[in-house]
Amino acid sequence: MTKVTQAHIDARTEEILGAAMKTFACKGVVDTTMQEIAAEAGLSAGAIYRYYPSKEHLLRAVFADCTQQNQATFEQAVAGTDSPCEAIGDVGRAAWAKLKSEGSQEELILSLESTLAAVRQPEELGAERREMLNALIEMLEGLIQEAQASGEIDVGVDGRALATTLLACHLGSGLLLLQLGDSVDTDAVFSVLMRMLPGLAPQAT
Amino acid sequence: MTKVTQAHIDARTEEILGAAMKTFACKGVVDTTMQEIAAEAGLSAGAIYRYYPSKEHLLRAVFADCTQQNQATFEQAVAGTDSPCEAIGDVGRAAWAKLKSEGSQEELILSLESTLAAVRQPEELGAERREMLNALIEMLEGLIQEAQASGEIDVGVDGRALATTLLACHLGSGLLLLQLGDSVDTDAVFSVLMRMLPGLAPQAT
Amino acid sequence: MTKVTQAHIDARTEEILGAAMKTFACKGVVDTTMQEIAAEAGLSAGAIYRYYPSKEHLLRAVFADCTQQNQATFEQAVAGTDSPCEAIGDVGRAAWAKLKSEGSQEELILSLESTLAAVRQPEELGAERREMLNALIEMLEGLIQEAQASGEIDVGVDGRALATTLLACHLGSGLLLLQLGDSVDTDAVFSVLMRMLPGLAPQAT
Amino acid sequence: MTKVTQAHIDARTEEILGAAMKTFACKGVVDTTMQEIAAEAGLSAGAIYRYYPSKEHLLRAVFADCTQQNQATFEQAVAGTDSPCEAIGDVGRAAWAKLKSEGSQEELILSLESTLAAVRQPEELGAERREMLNALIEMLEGLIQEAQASGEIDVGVDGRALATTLLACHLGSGLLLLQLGDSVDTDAVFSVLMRMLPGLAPQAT
DNA sequence: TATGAATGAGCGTTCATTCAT
DNA sequence: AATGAATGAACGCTCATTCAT
Repeated sequence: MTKVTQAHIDARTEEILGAAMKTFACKGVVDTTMQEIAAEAGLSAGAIYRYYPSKEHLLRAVFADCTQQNQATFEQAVAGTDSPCEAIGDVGRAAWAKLKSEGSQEELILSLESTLAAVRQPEELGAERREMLNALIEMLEGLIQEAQASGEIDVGVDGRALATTLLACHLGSGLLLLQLGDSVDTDAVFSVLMRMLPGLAPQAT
Repeated sequence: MTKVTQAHIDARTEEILGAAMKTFACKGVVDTTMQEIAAEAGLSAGAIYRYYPSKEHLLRAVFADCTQQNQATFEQAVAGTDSPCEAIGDVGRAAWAKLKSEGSQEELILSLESTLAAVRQPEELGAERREMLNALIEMLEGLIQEAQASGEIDVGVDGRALATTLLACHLGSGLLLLQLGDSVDTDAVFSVLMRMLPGLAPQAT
Repeated sequence: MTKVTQAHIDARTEEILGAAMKTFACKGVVDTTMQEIAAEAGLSAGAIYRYYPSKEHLLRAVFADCTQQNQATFEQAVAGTDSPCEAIGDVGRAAWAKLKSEGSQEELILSLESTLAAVRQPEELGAERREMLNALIEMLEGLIQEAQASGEIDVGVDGRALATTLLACHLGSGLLLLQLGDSVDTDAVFSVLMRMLPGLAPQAT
Repeated sequence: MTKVTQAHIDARTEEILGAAMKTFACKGVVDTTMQEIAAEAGLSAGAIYRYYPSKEHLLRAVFADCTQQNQATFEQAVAGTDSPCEAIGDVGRAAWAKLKSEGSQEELILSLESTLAAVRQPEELGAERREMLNALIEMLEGLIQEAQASGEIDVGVDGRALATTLLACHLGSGLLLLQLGDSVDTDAVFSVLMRMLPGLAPQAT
């Protein structure tokens, strides 16, 4: 009956989400007006409300999308068949590569906005982020435990702490990249990290 | 003749700055009204304008203060007389200890707000932060070069990259602490880092 | 050739009117959206505009319908062959019975909305209501004059005033019913009124 | 300390209330903007919010004021020392006189708006109106019972019903006055009512 | 110097109305 | 004839900033 298919509606929804991500990242969440998002999406102000009931909902959708992408970045490289340490390297390589991909700055900014929002609404927004971060840490911890089992990493090393360290390093790299731009060599950071890892092998003290 | 001495003016200025920091961190910069800052400082709304010409100026003062404190955190531990590697450890210990000190969450939040603001106004606000971050990296790089000179770290290691790595790790630890709270063990992260450092000694491959 | 006969158009028009009456009464005129009326009528928002050029026009149609029903309530009982006083009683009985019939609350509410609208646009909307009210008063006045002619009511009584009193009492009863619900006994009010009427007979002082 | 005394604040509060009453009555509650109320009160739009937290609160204050005045109209005449029937007459005279006093139309309109609002929010707004109406009915019922005790009204008459009748008559008179203006003679209505009352004396059947 | 009442621009949101399909 | 997505003007409300006191 309807001329407008669900696919078209989904496309618009996605279009608005993209416009919101772009504008939120560029001007900041609070300094972005619905008018601006609408304009970016090629719509009038009121039209957005057909797809998202409020700015708040739109913001959550943006954050959720961010969280998903974040998680996907790390998890896409897990399925390798390499040695545990190489698996860790693969995951890291993918994660660090993502830092320099297109749209990365936007994503980093939204990630920071999301973090701030999460700190202020720990129950609602914070839970989602905590879950994501814990999932990442546990994934890395799993890889590390495999490496310990296969003798590549000393069992005396605190697996969770090492996982946290790697994640922190990645987050911090993003933070520096955001502020210092290309003058910071994130690839070199990753190299240093990879060079340090063997130092945790059993024979080393 | 004037009853109000410069000292009093300075005290008020500082008081307002503190109130602003507290409120900005707690409620977010944009969700904080001048009324709230004034109330926190024990003043009326209009009085702030005698000390800061606008909310924007007050915000910049807060950010500047943040930047200074950030820098101080790292630099206060440099004056040791230890071996270069222990000097790096000292700086790190001080920096990581700061993460768990009182008021740290507040400072971390403001640091994030500041970062976001800096990204959006790279010329005006960003320069200051870039300077600070570069100074930190260079300070660490200096310590690392000393360590390389004294044979504690292999000269094949990219000093700047290692410095960046350590800073990234610290920034990331703060980010995780902010979101995951005490469930993340930042001390363990520091331990792991310290344990990895010897792996970069010349005899290591 | 046209499939849609005038009958169908009229049916839709009536259907929309009914939906509007129901929704206006339930949610209030201004809080009712065209979408809601359309939904109640089983149509889409835009379709209404084929039958009514604007919400305002639809509202006027609703008010006009209300006015007509109001008038019908009183006039349907006039055709009796009783004594004049009994005729007055018949009209009153019918009017008071209407107060407790189904849909009465809805009608009362619309009557109030209509009254308010009429007061604010005396020329356009008010005229119709004034006509209706005056017609009711004159109808009652006619019955009263008959009663005076037949000696059932003292000729010293101001017929128009008595007619106005009876109408006021009915309107007021509706108002009370609307606000106090079943806790107000409108039948008893009518009984009292009927009991008072004989006091106006010639032999009374 | 403050230059602006509480008296001035109260005056402004009252001024805004008056402006709201006037504008609400004239244009209708929903068609009145805060801008208009502010302009009527000689203020800017935002200033109102210092005195009333929202349009809704301001509306409630207006309704509450209406309710109070309504009640006051009836209760001010009770303290007489006349015979019970004359007391009823005194109350009625005062109530009917109020109908033709200055500002009465405004008050009548707001009363209708209040009624509509009460019907839509029976819990919150309705309760207040129900209380007021019941209080009026009970007050009248008390006078009637006195009249029955003193033999002025037949004990067979349902006091509550008579009280309700008198109130309904008054409400209806207001409704008619609002719609028909001076062409309706409310004083004559009161006269008729007073003439009918003796018909309820014990000797009459 | 300090106050806090007032301003007024700007935002999120709603909804009567239009029109391509 | 009917749909429902889109428009765009308007509203309630907030808050940085000003200024008479």
